[in-house]
Amino acid sequence: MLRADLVAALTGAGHEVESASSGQAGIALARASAPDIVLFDLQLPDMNGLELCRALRASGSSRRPSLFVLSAAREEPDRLAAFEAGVDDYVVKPHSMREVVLRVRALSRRRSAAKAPTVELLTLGALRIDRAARRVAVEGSSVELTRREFDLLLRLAERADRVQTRDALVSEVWGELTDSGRVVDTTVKRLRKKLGRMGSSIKTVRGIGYKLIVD
Amino acid sequence: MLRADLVAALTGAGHEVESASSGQAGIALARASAPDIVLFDLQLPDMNGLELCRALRASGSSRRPSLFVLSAAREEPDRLAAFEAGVDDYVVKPHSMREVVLRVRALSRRRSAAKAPTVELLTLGALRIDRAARRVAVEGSSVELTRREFDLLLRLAERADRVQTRDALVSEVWGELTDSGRVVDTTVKRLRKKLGRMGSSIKTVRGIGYKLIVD
DNA sequence: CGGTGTCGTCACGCGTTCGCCACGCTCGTT
DNA sequence: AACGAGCGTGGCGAACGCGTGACGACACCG
Repeated sequence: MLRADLVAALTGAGHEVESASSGQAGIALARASAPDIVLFDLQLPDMNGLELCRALRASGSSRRPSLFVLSAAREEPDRLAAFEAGVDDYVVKPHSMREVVLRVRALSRRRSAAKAPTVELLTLGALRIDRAARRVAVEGSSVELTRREFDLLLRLAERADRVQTRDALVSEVWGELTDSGRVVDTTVKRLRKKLGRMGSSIKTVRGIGYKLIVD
Repeated sequence: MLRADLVAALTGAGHEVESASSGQAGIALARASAPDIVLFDLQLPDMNGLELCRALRASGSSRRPSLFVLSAAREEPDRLAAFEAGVDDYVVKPHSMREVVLRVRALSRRRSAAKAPTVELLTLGALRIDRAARRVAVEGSSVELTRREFDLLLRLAERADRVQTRDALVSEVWGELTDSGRVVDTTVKRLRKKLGRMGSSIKTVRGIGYKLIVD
């Protein structure tokens, strides 16, 4: 499957497409265009696909593109590593053009669906979170949070009432690059203390993780 | 594809078009007309297209035109260099007239969308910013700012109270063509000093970036 | 060709943050 | 009731992130 064919097929399906022939060029293009979706092969002329994942995830965390990987590799380890690197979808060769187009469309829909309900201001009882200003207030009085504390609280608040495993929290807040020891616990501790009366709203789910309840 | 054809097609699509037959003439024309978009070939009779990019970007940074490049070059390095030089869109020959017209329309839309909420005079507490005159005043007395300082302050002021990541600021003020080292920090430092009492309104958000607060 | 101003980079130093550890308590299971 | 795994907590040191001053490259102007 040639790149040109893919471009043609996706353009034909109504997508706006740009393409590059190497990893470096792709990164530069992604930086310039801020695309919704980046589609690429695991084997690139100049770099590993997973490196590309990390590079794309790193840049401009606010509007991170969805990552879509094509690969000839049948080995599952690669597949696993890809998802751990933040890949959103994954197709193993030989793949039909039709399948790729359909999946891209699905990803695209998912993105616009996920974008809509993104609110600037999150309110949960006495807790108010302004994600743009990165400010948090409990019962009106503002609370100073550090980066990790804020990100963690945001994760919990976004999925309030649902349990978040430690691993999930680590990968979302820390970005997979910690030894996943007991960092989460410590951060939760500090968070609880700073949140004062609201601190007890962060519930421990023994053996699993944490959740934020909205009394 | 001849220049005359392009002019005809773009005019037909409702755009106001002027054209020149060399790089130097183009620069002069752009200076005189302050166009929204400049479209040109990478190979010009008298100069390199990238030089033209730089020349166009340099002149009148307040209303910088969007740059749209046509090129016969298939080598990706050129494409990369083009984006680094601040090109907004890029089409490789052979290009269909239709595609060029569509892209110009997209660029045009993007521009007017970005322009719509533009106010001439921004006032935030004791801070007054005149974007057209590129002049800033604190408590009535005017402050001399350099290009970078002004652009940075403008970015912060436009999204006052919202945290701007360093990456976002770099890409908007510097246009991605810096090593994104600690330029932002240094510029903020100089800005704070010049802003005097208002300097402390630029808050550091540790691990993220900066925001301008409006007391 | 020297003078001036802007801007990017670097190195240094300080304060904050954060990850880790160890100890002791709590909860769930048998 | 007893035991062990899981978790809260306090404290500590290292690393990080940022402010700052200085320097040099570069463009512009006289």
